[in-house]
Amino acid sequence: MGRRSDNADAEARATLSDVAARAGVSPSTASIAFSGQGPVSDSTKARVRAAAEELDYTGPDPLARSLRTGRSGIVGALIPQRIGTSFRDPVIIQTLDGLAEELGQGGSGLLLLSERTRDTDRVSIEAAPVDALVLLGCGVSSTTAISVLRRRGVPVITIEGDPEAGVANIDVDNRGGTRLLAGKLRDLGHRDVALVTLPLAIADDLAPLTAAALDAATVRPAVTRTHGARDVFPDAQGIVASGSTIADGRAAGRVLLDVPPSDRPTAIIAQSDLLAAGVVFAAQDLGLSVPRDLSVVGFDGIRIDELPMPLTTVAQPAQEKGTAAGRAVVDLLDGGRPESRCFPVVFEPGATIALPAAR
Amino acid sequence: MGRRSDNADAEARATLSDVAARAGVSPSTASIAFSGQGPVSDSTKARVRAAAEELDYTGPDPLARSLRTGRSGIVGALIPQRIGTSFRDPVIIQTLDGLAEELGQGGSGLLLLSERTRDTDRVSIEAAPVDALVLLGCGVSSTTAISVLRRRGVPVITIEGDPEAGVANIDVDNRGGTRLLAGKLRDLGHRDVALVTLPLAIADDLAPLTAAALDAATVRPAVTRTHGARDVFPDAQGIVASGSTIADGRAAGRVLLDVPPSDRPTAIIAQSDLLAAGVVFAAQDLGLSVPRDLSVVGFDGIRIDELPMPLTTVAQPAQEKGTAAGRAVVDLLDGGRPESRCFPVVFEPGATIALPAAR
DNA sequence: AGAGCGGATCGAATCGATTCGACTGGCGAA
DNA sequence: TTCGCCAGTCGAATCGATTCGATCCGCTCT
Repeated sequence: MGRRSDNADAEARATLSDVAARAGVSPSTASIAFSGQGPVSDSTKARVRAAAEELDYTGPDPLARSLRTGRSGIVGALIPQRIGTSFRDPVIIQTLDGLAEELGQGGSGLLLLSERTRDTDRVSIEAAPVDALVLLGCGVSSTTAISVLRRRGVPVITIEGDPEAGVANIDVDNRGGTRLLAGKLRDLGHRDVALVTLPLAIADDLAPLTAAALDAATVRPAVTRTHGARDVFPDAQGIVASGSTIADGRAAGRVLLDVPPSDRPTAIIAQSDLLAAGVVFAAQDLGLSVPRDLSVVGFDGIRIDELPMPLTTVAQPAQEKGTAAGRAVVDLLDGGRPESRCFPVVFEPGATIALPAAR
Repeated sequence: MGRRSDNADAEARATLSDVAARAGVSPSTASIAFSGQGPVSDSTKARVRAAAEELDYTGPDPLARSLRTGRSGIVGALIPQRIGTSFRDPVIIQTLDGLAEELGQGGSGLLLLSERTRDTDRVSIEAAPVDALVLLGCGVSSTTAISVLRRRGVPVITIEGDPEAGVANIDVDNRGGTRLLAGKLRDLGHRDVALVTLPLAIADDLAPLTAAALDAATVRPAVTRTHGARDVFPDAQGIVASGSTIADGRAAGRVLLDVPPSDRPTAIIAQSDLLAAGVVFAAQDLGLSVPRDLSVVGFDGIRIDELPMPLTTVAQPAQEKGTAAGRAVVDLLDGGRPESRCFPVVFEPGATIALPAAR
């Protein structure tokens, strides 16, 4: 109330009933004329359209329609960190791109939800009128807000989440991919291999990789990729990066490399290409040549233009993950029971690995 | 219909009325007990809560609430390109970050809308239950979908959009900033200056900068920054980049620099830091040293780690732009009339400009 | 003691559409 | 000729809350 007197631009917005009255038909007929969900004669349709035109009626109110149909046409995407942080990761972006594209085809929009706004977060997540929820890299149990939505019957899909009964999960072969890369290093003769892992929890600091931290980890891919590396190098130690950016990798790389040469690993397995690029820069900072003095592998398969040589890595189909998640959502909303999927990764030879330098 | 029989997990979701009945109060009282919008005795509140607990009622249905209150708690953000493309630009990301953060404070979520999905786009934009719309770098008149929303009374805010009556615009001093940088170059003695501009239209190709293209431009900042440069170098020619990435800048830089030395500009004004970084790389590719052989300036003030030296540029408060837009939206929804704002830019000396090399 | 006030509660209208079942003609098949 | 069917239309119920005005009751103030 009161808003109406504020601006005199429109007495009151016309409703479908108004249009129907003006066209001399019942609201039900007018509705059908607009939506096409039923038979209407051409003449009636024309009259309704004309009436709508005259009353400046711009189509059914999305809110009212949603209430009746029980669908809002909105899918929530829950990202683990603040937008500014999460969006620095090309993999997340590509995934979201694929997701949005696929949902757009199905007529749904993407509502961005972040676990970490300041504190009002859960209010908005719970109150969000979403038809479904896609979790990017967060476990289903992350937040109470998620359980509220689930109890309310909102279907949930996870991308690289914890496998959980009744929740379809879109995954990539994190373990196998890392194992493959580690195998290449072993085959070349590397024995002294260190890891630079993704953050293990939402807000992690640069720290040594400990068993305790690994146990307490909530970020799935970080754990699985570590397992993959240890399938080949069971004793590999490492550093947990504070994020997945080049700068984070550079910092972690410096910690691993700025040591007496005898303590220095001959190869580093970084859990993302950005981290790997950072490690390469860190090596350069210390006067080391890659791959002569240090082999480096990454994960993801994003192109990093500013690197002097292509990275040895495995490529994951990030956008396809999003597309698959989108299809799963659409399927779910159609009453289907989409299945979990695991995408394979593809080895990219690059030029950042070589025989270990003779000691 | 039919969905109910599909899965037997819940007979039918409990409604507020069910809860009220169980608690022995009227629905109106139960509503107040949940929302706090009115006086309720503590004992009643407790009974309602208990009843809700027993019935596994998870709070009022967002859709129904929205219909009644006329607010969905969702703000749409229209980005000019596909997510994957737009999100490669750190400025857009930071802006969205600020926007989302600010809206989150006000309890609203951010619905991502892209002008360029394949073709179903306008359907979803028009049918989106948004309380307001924020246009990032698109003019108000871009799409008919926008006009539909406006006629429906959805308030609109633009960020670096075309100034238009009744639409608050959040802008930065694109012209002044570029003029300032151009002035520095002139003061150093540069006379032979070329431009690398942002794309002038949604999907632009690498091309020479012509007057015709400039007239037909739809992307505001590209035009204004060009004007700023020409305030100082009226005859400056240039290249229109095909995007705002390092790779785009590199390609444009190569075109400008891979010419006989006498034709080569002594300085390049790039319209974004990413483009500028690309130009620096292009110079390196050609064996030119920056800033000895070529001065380069950018725009934006994002940090580019992989560059060997800091960029001479002007910093714009990208996140603050988003915050300001968010506040404007909140203000608008509160019945206010937010005003347009123009943020100043801050000169960052960097190390990519120097005296022109003697010829 | 009566008037007045304010806290607590309730009933009913409302938000703006969709949809189901019922009704009406007109037309083809038996 | 009669029955059945279908296209076209309408009325009324419904989605699930919020909110306004009215009612009731127990206080305080004079």
